[in-house]
Amino acid sequence: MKTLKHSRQRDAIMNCLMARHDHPTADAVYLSVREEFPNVSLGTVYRNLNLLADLGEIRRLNCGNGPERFDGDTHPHYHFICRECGQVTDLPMDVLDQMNAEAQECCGGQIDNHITYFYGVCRECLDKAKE
Amino acid sequence: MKTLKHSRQRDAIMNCLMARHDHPTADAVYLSVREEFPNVSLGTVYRNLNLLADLGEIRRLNCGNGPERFDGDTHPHYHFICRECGQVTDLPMDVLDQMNAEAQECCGGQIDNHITYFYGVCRECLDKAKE
DNA sequence: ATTATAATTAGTAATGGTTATCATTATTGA
DNA sequence: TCAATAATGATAACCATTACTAATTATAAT
Repeated sequence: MKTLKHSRQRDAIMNCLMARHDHPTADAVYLSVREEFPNVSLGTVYRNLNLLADLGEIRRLNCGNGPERFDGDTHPHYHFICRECGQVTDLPMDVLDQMNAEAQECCGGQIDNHITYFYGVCRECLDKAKE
Repeated sequence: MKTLKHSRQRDAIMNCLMARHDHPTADAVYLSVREEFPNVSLGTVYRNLNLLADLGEIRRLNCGNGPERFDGDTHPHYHFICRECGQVTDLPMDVLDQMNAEAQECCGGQIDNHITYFYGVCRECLDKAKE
């Protein structure tokens, strides 16, 4: 079996995700980490993002369009995507766990969790449209 | 402006999606349509799937992993994805529209809809695991 | 029916995000 | 300090999707 070894690059990637709350793409993380490690490679970023996600230390987001995003906050929560500017924000509302039971009633299988994305137009884009 | 012209290939693609309920990928649609049009090209399938989705006649699904899937049923409904076999099935439960209002309360913007995917293990895979 | 037009197609090349490969470097435990 | 091996940087490969183009097809006007 494979033992995990410490890596400064992985730390930097993790730190980046803990510090940012804009749910960056792999490429955005790459640009961030490059400020500290100018020679870091995109492959290293992808490899570690996948590793961390598989370990459950970060979360993958598939918001619909565009590349995969990552979230350093593993606490279950919902997201809102603005269809104008594309920004992804956290929604400070409770996750409706009872939906899993309800869904399980009608599917026959076993349901463990659900992912919900809300779509619309964010405050800033609404204001911009008014002008 | 561009007027839509009739196309037999597009009809076949639409018919394929109305007939199947397994939420096929573009490639799966391509294989289906090729039985009637052996020379149809994958590009044609993609082009028409996107056109139909933009017109609102079909729906795109991004279930998390793997390529995009398509759904001929545009009526709002939830989906269940089995993490073992990957199959995507419809859930015959009501869509909780009130969640949009609730989410809107805490985000400041305007929320029009939400997409929810349920994850777990389907009946068949549960039974298979017992053996 | 013939023709002009513009949309659609098949075939293929290109793109973009992601993963795999591999020689070299860094970490860790003895 | 040294051996074992995980991780890296650089690069090539991969795969889903999109773009391009000459040829074809559908439509509307003649």
